[in-house]
Amino acid sequence: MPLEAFKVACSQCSWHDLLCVPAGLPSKTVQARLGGLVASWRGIKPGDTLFSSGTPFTALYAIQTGFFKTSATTTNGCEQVTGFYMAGEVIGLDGIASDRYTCEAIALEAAHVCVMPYARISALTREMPGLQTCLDKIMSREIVRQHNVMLMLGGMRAEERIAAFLLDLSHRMHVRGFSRSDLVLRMSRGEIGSYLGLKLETVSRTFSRLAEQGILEVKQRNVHIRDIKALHAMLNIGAQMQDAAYLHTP
Amino acid sequence: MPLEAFKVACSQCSWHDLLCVPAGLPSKTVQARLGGLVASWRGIKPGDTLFSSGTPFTALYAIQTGFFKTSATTTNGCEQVTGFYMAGEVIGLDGIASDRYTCEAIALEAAHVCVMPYARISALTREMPGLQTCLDKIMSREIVRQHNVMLMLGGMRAEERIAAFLLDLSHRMHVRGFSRSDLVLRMSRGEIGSYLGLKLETVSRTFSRLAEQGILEVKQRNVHIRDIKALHAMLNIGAQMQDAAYLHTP
DNA sequence: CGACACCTTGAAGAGGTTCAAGAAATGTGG
DNA sequence: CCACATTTCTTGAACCTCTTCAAGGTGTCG
Repeated sequence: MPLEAFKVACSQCSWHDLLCVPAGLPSKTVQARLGGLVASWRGIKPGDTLFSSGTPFTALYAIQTGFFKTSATTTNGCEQVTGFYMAGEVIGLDGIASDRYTCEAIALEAAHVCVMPYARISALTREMPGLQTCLDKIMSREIVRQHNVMLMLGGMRAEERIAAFLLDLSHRMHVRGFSRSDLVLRMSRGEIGSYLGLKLETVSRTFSRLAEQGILEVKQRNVHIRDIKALHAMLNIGAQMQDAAYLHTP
Repeated sequence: MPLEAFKVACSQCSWHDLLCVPAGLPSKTVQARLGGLVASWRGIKPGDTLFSSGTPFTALYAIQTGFFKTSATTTNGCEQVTGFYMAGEVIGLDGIASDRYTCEAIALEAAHVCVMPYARISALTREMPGLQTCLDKIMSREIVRQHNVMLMLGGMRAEERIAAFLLDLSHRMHVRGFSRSDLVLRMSRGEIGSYLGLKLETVSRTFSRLAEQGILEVKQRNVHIRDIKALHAMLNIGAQMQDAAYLHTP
């Protein structure tokens, strides 16, 4: 599909009001101005890098189609996937802090993104105060998402992490109008493992075990959730009485 | 000390230009207006809650003095410390997303905070565009910080986590004019463990081992770093050749 | 078809957890 | 100010989950 097909003004974008640029912007004439936000569009091939760590920060990217992973690297060279992002989500927020991106964004499938130069966002914000709140919310949402990742990495067992991961993916697909139970994973077992703080073998084994239990059907990257309630249950039961065990052990 | 003593205009605050409200705001007359940011001041006793999860979001808080932890709670009641915050840092950013705080902030020692209602920030932003960038940077910095936590939780061994934790603390104290090698921990072993994804026993054992090796001197919550280079080395060596092991194992 | 990347599965091993007990600091009330 | 209760920290030993190492299977693309 030609890039031209993806040159859509924000006010007419299917993600408008839903995710990328939430509602709450007053008049239609003001909304029309949103067009100024996007300087250009870019098509990215699977495996290609949208931006990488250390590169000067210039723009935020709104994903129109496709799927990305972002990953950070420790001083010793260990890579950690910090997030998976799909259509309607915004990436590059980490770059604002120091005028350089601090992580790397790689397309896991063919993608199209809106390029929103930060300078333009700032300028538009002056005319449209509502846009400010909008950006604030996008960043705050990212902070809350990362809190949830910390909850996973901090205290959950492998099974619980996988359950939380699948439920999150399922939910986000559902919001976008896709099946909540039929998932096509865009990432490898290794990438899932990196994100969840597990080794790829553990991810594979856990999938297999959940399949044996009849909760999932797993065929390579196609995952069918047969018992979504069981997945939810895995997160609600279990550590019920651990509570804040580190505060006062009764 | 009376609360009155902490009623300092932003333009004269010792954290101004350093952390809380970075430089880059043009004229002095504009800077004077910053006073409008802070609606009031609050004193918090150790152990008291500044805001808690689910409470309607109204304001961001800039810490003038004292020390806080923030923690999130899973559906099953597991608590996870998501951060430790000291003077000059801003907390409450998670509340913007959904107009409710999603985590809990508890003072670990007597504290004073500036209450900055979000409505005031928004209003001031219209007059002072530079303030916008300032808030963006604060939020972006928090996102980057959390990336680093994910790096710890995702792949590091207990010793490495403790080293990274101590070095971070040491650095932040040093920036504030304190010793880089003499730390007084404001939090319990359990709280450190929760933050690092370890049990309190493991934290204690790791401290003991580092003390045996002559890298630290640990006396309860007083930690003296004897060999800061060794701590740095623990993060740089070790997993050197793991690289992105999950991508292509050679 | 063959090469390559990806996924699965097994068995042995390590690191951290759990359970348990005791020591050191802190706080409270007489 | 001291004795007692409480909280916090330390340390040991058994256990368990996940990792590591290794091999074989599956899918995909030139």
